[in-house]
Amino acid sequence: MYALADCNNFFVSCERVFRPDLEGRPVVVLSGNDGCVVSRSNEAKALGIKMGVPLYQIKSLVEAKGVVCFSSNFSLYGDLSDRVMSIIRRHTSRFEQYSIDECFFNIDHIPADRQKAYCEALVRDIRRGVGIPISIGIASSKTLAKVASKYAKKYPGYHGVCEIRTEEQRLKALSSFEIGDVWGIGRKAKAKLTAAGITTALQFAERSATFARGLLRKPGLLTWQELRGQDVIDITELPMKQSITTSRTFATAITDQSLLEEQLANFCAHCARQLRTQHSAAQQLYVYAHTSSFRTDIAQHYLSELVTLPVATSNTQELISYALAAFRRAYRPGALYKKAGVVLLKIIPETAVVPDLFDPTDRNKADRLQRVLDHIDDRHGKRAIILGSQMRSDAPVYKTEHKSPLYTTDMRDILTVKAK
DNA sequence: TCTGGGGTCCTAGGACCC
DNA sequence: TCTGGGGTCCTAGGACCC
Repeated sequence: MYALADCNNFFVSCERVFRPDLEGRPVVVLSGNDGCVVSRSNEAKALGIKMGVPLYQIKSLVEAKGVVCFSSNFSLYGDLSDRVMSIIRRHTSRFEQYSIDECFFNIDHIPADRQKAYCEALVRDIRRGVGIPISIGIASSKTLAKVASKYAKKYPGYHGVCEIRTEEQRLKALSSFEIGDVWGIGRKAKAKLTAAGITTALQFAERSATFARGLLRKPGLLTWQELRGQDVIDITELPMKQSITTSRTFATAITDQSLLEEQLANFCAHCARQLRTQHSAAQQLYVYAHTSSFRTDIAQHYLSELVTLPVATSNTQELISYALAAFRRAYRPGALYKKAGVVLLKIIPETAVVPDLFDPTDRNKADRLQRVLDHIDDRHGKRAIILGSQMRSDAPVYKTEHKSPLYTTDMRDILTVKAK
């Protein structure tokens, strides 16, 4: 049996951990530049605020109902996520963190008749220990566990845990579950299924394998099997990331080359740090910048360069120099760049890096310097020491009017114990 | 005026091989 | 008129997830 633990309204719940006075009030967390709503409390959902809606479109509602808005604070959410995950990890031998607020874990070491009570205790422990409310779904496949978790979240009577164990439970759960809400069924698949007269998960599960495969290919067949209770999507533990991205939309478009280069340098540094954390190196680097796709009054411009590195690397200085050289080849003076980003690709373990016989750089020396810089960062916080290219002007380019204080900076010592 | 960020997997089709 | 067959690898783009 699988369990899926899902944090309720995660980003909002994180903000509430440090602001208990906001319990019972409508609260939302916003995307970058305070653009869109990305997390909503139940009270905000009840007001009809939709996921992903731009803030400016609901401004009057926010003011009228006293909705509390937060800019996103990802270092806070990351820290609280780590605490929730580390507690769950202690209760299982097989564990997969699926996203910042969700994880799958195997519970076969618990007797079947005690699994529900076991998970209920876990829900209470995490609520008490971390302050985050979670819901758990239990079933024989990951897709059914996701279905169960939605029921657990929806009906308070379940006390946070719902299981799909018997055939009756499965049929009942799927018969009133909308097909578009099934894990793996997106917009396109839903449209195809609706056209075929299918609106519930049960109707889909009761069609033939040939039908599922014919309409939705391999991913659709897997979902179909999982809805019938077959376990075909296995838990994948700690996979190494195959690509690492850092990108941002700017509050106002940037035309200045130097300012854009400063942003790209910071994106590179952020990606490279993640690369080193997982002990890997990138063989390719992709840089892009473009105008706002929402502007119909200006000509669209999309700049992009793919660089294949002579030797795979995770060195910040080196990645920045390749990224900026690529950017300079494609930069168009005068263009209104609204968004830019850096992607690292073809990622390999650092032990698999193949040296170049004619390599002019002293990689040993560069690595030693990098380790010292990382060490200073770890001890003294982010941006304690950075490269010149990362701070030419340090002009503000993002908008975060509603950011909560950096609670976890003060909590650094407590949190570091858990992290290492 | 204002519209997020970071991932994975699958498939079709082209290039290339014998 | 008529022009093989089978395989692998790579890439771009689509669909999906949170």
